Amino acid sequence: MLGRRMANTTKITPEEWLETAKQALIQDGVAGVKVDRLAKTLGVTRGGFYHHFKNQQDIIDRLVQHWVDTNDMLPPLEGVSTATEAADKLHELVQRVVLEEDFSSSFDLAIREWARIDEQIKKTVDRVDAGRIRRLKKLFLALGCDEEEAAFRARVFYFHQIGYYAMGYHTRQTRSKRLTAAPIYLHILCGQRYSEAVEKSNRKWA
Amino acid sequence: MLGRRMANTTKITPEEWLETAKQALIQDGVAGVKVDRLAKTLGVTRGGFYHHFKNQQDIIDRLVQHWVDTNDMLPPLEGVSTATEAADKLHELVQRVVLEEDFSSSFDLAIREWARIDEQIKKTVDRVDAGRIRRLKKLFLALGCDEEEAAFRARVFYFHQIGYYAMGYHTRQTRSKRLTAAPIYLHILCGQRYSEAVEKSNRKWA
DNA sequence: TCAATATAATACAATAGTGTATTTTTAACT
DNA sequence: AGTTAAAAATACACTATTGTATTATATTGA
Repeated sequence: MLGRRMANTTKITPEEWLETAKQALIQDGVAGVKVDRLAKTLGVTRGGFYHHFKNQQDIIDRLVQHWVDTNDMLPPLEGVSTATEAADKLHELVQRVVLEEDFSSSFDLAIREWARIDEQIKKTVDRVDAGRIRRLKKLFLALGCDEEEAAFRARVFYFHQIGYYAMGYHTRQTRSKRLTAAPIYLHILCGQRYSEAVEKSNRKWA
Repeated sequence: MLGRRMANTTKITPEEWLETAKQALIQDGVAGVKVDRLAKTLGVTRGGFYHHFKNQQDIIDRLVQHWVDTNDMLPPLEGVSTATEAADKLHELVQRVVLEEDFSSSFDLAIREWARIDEQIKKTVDRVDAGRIRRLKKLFLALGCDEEEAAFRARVFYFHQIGYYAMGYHTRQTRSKRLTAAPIYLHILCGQRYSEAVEKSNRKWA
């Protein structure tokens, strides 16, 4: 019984295999997602793996799908029409990306790296990115930007967030520091319309 | 003689090994930098490799150093003091990052991925990033920003550029399209001070 | 309790990759 | 041309990893 995994179940579910693969991907990159290493991590031999997954590619495919299904960087942005609502949504968004609730930037990053060398994964990531940028654009339209400005600001905002995570900057600062800095980033990235909406909102409550 | 590499020299220099490793890293990621694969690419056996490099780690270390020495994203930014000079430098910078002269974003990206899982490489990349951001900050100071704004804008500018490359956006658009879009990105990212400096500069020439 | 089923362990054959030691070839220099 | 030194080829022993097939062991449920 020595050297066995913590879990109380003696049989390993597909979800456990998948979660282990996810952690391996995050910690060791693509090279870490090896069937025998996952088994070692789980404290079993590879025997059971092939009951749940056809082969290595199978768990990889499911891991990418898992990312699509569970790791949305943005909160729901639907039903935003006024500039004030848009500004509020932006605050909510910043809360999410800073606190990383229901979202793992390291998972996002790891998948993104994989996408760079795997054409299939790249297509999936591109689709997800396009969707996120589309949703952000709507936010900037609600803020009062014209089509072109909204399109550009959505991209700049998103690229910046991706770069921020890619640099691992968020791991070097405390949450409170990041939350303090967030409004400054917002003013830089979201422009005049945003600053006006915030000021208006502040006057209302003052 | 069939199936041999193009090069006219029959012996392979350390530089050729290094260049092959670089291309392998860019195309296949970390997993591509394997001694036997490099040899296969060069059309030789691994025999000669160990004359030039102590082992696999050795070529990896030199590859990272090669990145530090040759792949600076930013042009020289020294000696900028006025807002107009700063604005000009920003244009030069954008030319460089868009046209990718003397700089390979895919190399940068590949090294950055490696840094995420290798603590040693991460330290090097962090040092380089800090230097680049410091130089950008000086540019924003010259533009007339105060300390805090300059620091934030430098980071936003840099994060955005990293994210832009990470998304592979530049591979989907023509150079001329990117050059047309560049001023818009600049106005968003560099703020009021930049727009003023550009306007002033335009009036001077009009 | 016993049978059925799911999962785990074990054993096997194969590939890819590492590093070292030895021999052969090639280029360069007198 | 003959010597020397560098690089390439070859051979070896070793580790990591994959996938399949077979056997063993738990869990579940009649």
